[in-house]
Amino acid sequence: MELSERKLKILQAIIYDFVKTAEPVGSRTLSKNYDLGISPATIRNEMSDLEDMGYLSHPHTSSGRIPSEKAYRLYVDQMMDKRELTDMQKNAITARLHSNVTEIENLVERAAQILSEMTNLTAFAMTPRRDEDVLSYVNLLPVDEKTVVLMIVSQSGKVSNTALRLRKPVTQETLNFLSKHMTYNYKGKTISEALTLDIIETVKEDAESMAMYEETVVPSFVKTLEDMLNVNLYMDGYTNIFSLPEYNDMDKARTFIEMINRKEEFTQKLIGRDDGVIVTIGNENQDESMSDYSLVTATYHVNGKQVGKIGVIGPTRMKYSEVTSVMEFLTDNISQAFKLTEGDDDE
Amino acid sequence: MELSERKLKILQAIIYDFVKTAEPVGSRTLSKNYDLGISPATIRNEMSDLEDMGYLSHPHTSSGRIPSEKAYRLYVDQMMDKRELTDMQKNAITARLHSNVTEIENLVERAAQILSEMTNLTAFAMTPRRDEDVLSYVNLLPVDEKTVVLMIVSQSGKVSNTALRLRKPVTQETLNFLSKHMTYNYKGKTISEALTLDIIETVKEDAESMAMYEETVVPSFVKTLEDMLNVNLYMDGYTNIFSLPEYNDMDKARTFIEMINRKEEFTQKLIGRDDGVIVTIGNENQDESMSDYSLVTATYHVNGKQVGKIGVIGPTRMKYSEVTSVMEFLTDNISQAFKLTEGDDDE
DNA sequence: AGTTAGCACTCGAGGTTGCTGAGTGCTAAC
DNA sequence: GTTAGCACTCAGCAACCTCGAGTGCTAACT
Repeated sequence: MELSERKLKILQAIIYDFVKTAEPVGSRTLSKNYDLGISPATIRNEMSDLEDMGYLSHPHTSSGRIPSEKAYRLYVDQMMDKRELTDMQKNAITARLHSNVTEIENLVERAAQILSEMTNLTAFAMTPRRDEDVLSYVNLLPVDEKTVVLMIVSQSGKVSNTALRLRKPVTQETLNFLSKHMTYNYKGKTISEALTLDIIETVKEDAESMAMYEETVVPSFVKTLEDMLNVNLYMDGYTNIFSLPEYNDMDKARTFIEMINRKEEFTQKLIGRDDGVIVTIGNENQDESMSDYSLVTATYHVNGKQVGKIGVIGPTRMKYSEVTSVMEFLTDNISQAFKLTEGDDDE
Repeated sequence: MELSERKLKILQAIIYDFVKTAEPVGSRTLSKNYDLGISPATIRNEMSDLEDMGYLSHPHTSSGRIPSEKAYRLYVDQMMDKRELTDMQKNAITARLHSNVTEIENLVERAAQILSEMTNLTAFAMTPRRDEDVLSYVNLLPVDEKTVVLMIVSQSGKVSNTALRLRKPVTQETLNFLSKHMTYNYKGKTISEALTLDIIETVKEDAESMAMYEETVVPSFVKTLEDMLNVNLYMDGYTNIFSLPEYNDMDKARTFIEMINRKEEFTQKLIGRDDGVIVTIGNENQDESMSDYSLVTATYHVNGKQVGKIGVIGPTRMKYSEVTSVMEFLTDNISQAFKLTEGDDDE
């Protein structure tokens, strides 16, 4: 069977109505509230077809229809009109995003806030990943006789460090020697590259006979590098989901809160997603635990390389059109901001 | 009226039963399940007295009694028996607290986990405050021509830093000069002291004629110091409250989740509390939004000076005796661990 | 042939009713 | 002072009813 123009129109109306009301949509209401020009009976026939084709389903015999995931997919891919935000909305977003924001972290946090408020969903924003950030500097600094600080600085200005306690006192010369050699070995490498190198071997060489430092310096070096890769995940609107009728049940709400609070896990899920604005609906999500939700993510860029993500999570019944528009505008805006932030020494 | 021995016994039984069941307790059940040696009628008379005295209340005419906040307070102050944990419990806690834990942050996070699991409540743990930590070191390090890193190291090994972008290139000599002077001025001072000093004046002097660095170095210095004071708040068992009958209502659950997610606010509340094991019940909490909950906090110590807090939040109907016992043991254990961690270079 | 009106049927939501069980307070007897 | 007895209260639950919004099917209409 083909999807006639009329079937598409009906489907669109059903999706629109269901997204708005969360109630199964019947033929009567449809013909009353939408200007389709056909009678309820005809609509019923068409709906029956649409159900056979997998676009609609029936909670129980005598209730209206609800859109299936397949219907949402069709909607997102083909039917959805990308609505431009109004200038007022745009200005409001830009203003809020930048007011009183001095640091990257703040900006990202703010993005999550704005996103959650504008969509009434649970929103999140990830700080950029630094895989591709380039090391510029490794340094060992004395604190006291037996304490040194290992410090790694990247080109983008990220600094990460670890304090080490040593068994024996160490001289300034030794530290200088180690610092220079480590810098020589790692400068210009990306963090990811540095981690794949055989660090133990390299450091061993650097340290030459100073085997006693291996056990302290090497693990700390790895740990410090890994620390530079850590991303922060900001979330906002945790409880927005509580106002939605589909989560009016304690168990569901609980499961949701528990899921989004396993932040490392959640971050991994996000990192695995493709770039650009990506919508995954219900069972399209790899993860079983997410099969009741839709996830929309988008990427922003820092210097064209480091990539961060923002997104929302909510019921499959969500205003995809609005959500994707807001997110697109927001990521453009953040990327823009990061160009300024990171490049303000170029002027 | 006086609280006779018998009234106390009855009150205790009511508290015990209500904490267990969350149901108002009637005279019949009381005489059936507790070995009080008196008839329901007598119990009724006594309960009536206890109600007059403010220890009990009546949801409606024909229901049983529930303990008032005053009753819980009496219980916590005078009636509660401090129960020692069993050796098995103790060992389990100690093992979990230390297994695979390499860092302070991890240990604190773990403490929140254990606490929430053992009490079935929402638990939190704060990393220690570093007000009293002593500065040992201020350093400015070149990254590239116009970028330097400001680094502050404390005696306890905490390192905090900020990357600065400068308008003009700076020489190594200038940086050395500034580093030395700042270290000279701040070494040995606690972070709080350092913040109360007139930093601008001091740095000005250090920098002498180099006024151009003032605008960059000074704010960053303050920011970096403040950064060292930041505490982290770990939470666990967010949703434990969902299983309790008193929060079987969406609105209440939502309010709760929202409250504990305002982390900065919540951290401030915690910091304001006295040392030791502190119980505040319902309206005893300053904060209006907490008047439905009881908050139990306890302090652990690092080197006898830096202080961190752990705690739980839950309904006023909670097993105070169990909770305080677990928390006492846990804080002792953490303090112990921090002695080892911070002092492991002394051996 | 496609569209529509009509009809019998289904089902969830919401309101009413009545019963039960656990409670209370009071009074009078022990 | 303690207790048994009694009349009364009230939340919770199940049974029942009605109502409204649906559906699918058939037969008539254009």
